[in-house]
Amino acid sequence: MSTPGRGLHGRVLDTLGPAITAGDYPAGSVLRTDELAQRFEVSRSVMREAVRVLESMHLVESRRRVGVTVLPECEWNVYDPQVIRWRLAGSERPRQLRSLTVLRSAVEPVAAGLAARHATSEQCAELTECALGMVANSRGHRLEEYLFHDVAFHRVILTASGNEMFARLGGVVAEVLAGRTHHDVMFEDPDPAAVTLHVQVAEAVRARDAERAERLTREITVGALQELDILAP
Amino acid sequence: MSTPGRGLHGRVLDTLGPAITAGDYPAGSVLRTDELAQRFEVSRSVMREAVRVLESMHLVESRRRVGVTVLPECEWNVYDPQVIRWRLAGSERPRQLRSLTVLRSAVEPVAAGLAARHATSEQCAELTECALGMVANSRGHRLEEYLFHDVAFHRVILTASGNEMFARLGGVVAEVLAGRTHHDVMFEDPDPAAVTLHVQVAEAVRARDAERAERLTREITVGALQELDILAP
DNA sequence: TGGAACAAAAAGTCAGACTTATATGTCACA
DNA sequence: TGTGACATATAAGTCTGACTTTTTGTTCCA
Repeated sequence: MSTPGRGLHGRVLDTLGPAITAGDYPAGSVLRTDELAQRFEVSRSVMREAVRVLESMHLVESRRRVGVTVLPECEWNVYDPQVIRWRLAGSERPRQLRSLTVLRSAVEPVAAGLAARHATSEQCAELTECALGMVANSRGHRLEEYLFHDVAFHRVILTASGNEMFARLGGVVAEVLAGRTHHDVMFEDPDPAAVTLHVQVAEAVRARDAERAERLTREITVGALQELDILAP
Repeated sequence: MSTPGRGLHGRVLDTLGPAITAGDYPAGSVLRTDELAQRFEVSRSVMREAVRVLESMHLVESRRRVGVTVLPECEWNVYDPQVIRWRLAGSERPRQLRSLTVLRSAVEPVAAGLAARHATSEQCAELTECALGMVANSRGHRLEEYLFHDVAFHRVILTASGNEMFARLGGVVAEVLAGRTHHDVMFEDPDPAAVTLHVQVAEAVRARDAERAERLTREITVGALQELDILAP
């Protein structure tokens, strides 16, 4: 996953980033560059670079004569893949997973509808291939193989939508699906109904039936919401 | 908007960021830190901080012995508010506006549905207030006043959804709406039908009718798509 | 009480020397 | 002629120390 050691400042971020997003330093906490540099045993220049990165993520704000202030959660760039990863690694993981799943439920159906209009024939082929891979691994506790094809399927949908904002959420969806398989629910084989839905979505996209692709994908995401007990009463 | 001069490295970013996102340096272009430092007349340390920020946005990649390489567009953190602002300011503005409007069309209806379930009574009040403000300024070329209430309306919806990922898109929606008012379409008074829809959404949220709030908001976003000629044939 | 001058604190900036990784070219050897 | 080991140059990476600038809080005088 990404590059875990791109220089000294990266190492600092690997511990400071998760610490901040985990809430170890409540909003308003003030850190001092020199003190941090000592604590991490790096030079001030390296520490300053790390602070700049945190600042660009709106996790902290650096002001003269004051120090490096931790910003409230509502200011954070929660779409930054790095921030998402840090939060998924911390104690806020369940909450993060929920909010991302809700985002999925909004985006993916629309993306599927667009994919039905814009997908190339190669993408249609990839899609059916992924769906078949899911079917093939849906029994016998082959969770890893199933996950692989599931992630690929949703990535293709998002990419084929032709919208860059959607396409960029591929990584997010991958994290959510992986999280579901590895930590939370899904102790046994995946729901056969969900597998069937994926196959049908692939068919709908191939048939250029946007309305149907959207509706079927909405059923998939509703299932994902229900797994996390996020549902309308 | 934001802070346009938070240190020397910020000044550098103000010109280098837009230049890169505008495509002035095609993907694969190699820049050298020292050369950039000379060009911008800053010290290497300042230049390095700027590069670190660009790197955290995945606009560039810095490698030893090679230099600072510009990454392809598909790698960029297109959800970073700063990147969005830079792209909206450049020649790619129309395309960016389109992709953001499509994103809106996916997110806002779902957000409205959630808002109908989770909005506090204060938020309901704010919502109707905004809707009334829109009505009051929908005639007589009071575009700025109308925009102000329009932006506020959508911000409340996104916040009231209770989902932080949705809430964080408030700024994006503000940019899109402002862009529409100031540059592209909307030379005359806003569409009366759209105004009515906003009032009805406010009513639906207040009445806790999630399904209706979602459907009405979908109508609003469909209108936004049509304005940009993004529509299903 | 209010305001202006002052002092201290912390980030910001710069310059220079040194280290490290690595792409690339060179040369010997098969 | 091709291949692998080795040398070299290059550009980023790191560290240090001195200096500047901004901002805050205090103090002192009107």
